[in-house]
Amino acid sequence: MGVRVRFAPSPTGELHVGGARTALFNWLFARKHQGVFILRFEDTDIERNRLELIEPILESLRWLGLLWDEGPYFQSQRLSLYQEWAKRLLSEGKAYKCYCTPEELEKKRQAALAAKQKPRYDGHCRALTPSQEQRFISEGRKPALRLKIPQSGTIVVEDVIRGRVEFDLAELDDFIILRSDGRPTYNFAVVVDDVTMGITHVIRADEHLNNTPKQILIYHAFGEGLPVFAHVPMVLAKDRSKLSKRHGATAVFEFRDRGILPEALVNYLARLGWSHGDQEIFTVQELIENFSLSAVHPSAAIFDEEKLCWVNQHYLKTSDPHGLGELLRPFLVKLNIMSEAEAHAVPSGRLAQIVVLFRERAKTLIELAEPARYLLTDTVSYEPEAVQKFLTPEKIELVRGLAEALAVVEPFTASELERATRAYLEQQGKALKDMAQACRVALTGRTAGAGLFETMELIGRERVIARLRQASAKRLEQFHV
RNA sequence: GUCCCCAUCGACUAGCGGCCCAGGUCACGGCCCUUUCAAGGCCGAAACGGGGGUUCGAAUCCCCCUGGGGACGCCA
Repeated sequence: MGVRVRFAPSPTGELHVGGARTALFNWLFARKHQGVFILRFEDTDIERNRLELIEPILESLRWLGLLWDEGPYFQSQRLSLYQEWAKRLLSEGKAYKCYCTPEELEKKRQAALAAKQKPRYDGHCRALTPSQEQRFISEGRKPALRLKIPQSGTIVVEDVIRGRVEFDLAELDDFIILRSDGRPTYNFAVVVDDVTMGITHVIRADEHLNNTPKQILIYHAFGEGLPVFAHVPMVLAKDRSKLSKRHGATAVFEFRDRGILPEALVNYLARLGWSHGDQEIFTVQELIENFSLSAVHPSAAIFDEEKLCWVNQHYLKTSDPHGLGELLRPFLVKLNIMSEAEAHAVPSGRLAQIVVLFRERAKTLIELAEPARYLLTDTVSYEPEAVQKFLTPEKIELVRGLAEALAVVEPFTASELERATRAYLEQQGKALKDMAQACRVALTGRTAGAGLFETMELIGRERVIARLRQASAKRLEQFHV
């Protein structure tokens, strides 16, 4: 039988990087084995589910390129299926009705916790007499369904990543599979789905390892064979705790909005907890070819944004400039550099030039788009310290002289500009380094940037001449000297 | 409290008994290149948590401790 795997998020929040990595591992495994990648929403918790989160999760997966072959399925639409399967267990005597109320159970749990005991259902309703049951019914109690589990023995989980893990049945109890309102509980719905969907490999986060013996018990009750289990380690924040909002960016969308490329996030996430020798950079194709569950490192990994940025810059430096240029447009708007119409109107060749010029200095698309402000518009913000330090009266004279020298350069290209500038400087008895920074500050307002002449070419003759001529005015403006 | 998982530089990891006085990558420091900032090149600092075993030999196998994480719901 072919490989069938699933990614099963619950729509209670945005897709975060931990979930994305679980999805990625499933997807890679499916692609590698020509299998089927199924998407399923585990949305049986009516209180916490939010329908409006479904589309963003789908969009996050699409953005990452993790397209599903089947689904999305919704557990909320399969309720009758779970009920049927639960009734089957009831009629076979493998499950029983429990009339205990949530309040009664909560009381017992608190008592157990207070006594430093493991909370465990006491089997109160396991063998109710007809009259006892009749009394509960007449009290108006609605029963939940519990699985009747063996009283002793061990359950063995064979995990591809962790090896053999044993659980003592004394640690488990007769857990609820169907709530009193007819909705299935997590563990039950998962197994019914995994069985009916023909899932062959369950690849999910580590935190579910403890659920696995319960689920195995359900497989046993159904008389179904087990899938292969693989529990992937968690992704932790810098402080080694579970990744959460207070740790800054955790959602896939946040990284997209920060200008991280999907291929970079995929590459980084794949290398988090998995490796293939010393290789750091992988194309998706290489990932598919080399991925294997047994090579997944068993320990939790810390999410390191700096390394993500390094990977991102790698893709910035190696991807097609025209393609990257197009990705810049929305950022031009978001960064208030220009209006949407203006951003749309920028020739794609100009954007590609910016990419080529700045990709080695930018970690993200935001950093790549930022220089467009002084490159493509008249908005130049002058850093006071830069003006103070480099636009001295002497330098301003040099720069203004350069303006006149460059006014006639034809064509207005980096190489011609450099030739003309060097000629001008030679005539003035100066070296390039005597004026370069003053010139850069006059043109861009800052001290750091791309090559001076390439920058001039991109800014264009008119603006270059104007900014060089205005150099002294800038100093006056800021320091009132 | 009980159960489960994990443990190599600050981080991601290589290592699956001798090739390791531990290799690569990010970050960090220095030098070179240079009109700035980067990028790039070269160099450097930096780890097998502790204790017992097993073995001729242990980062690698076993046990204990410690530390970190997770689970124990009519949440998922």
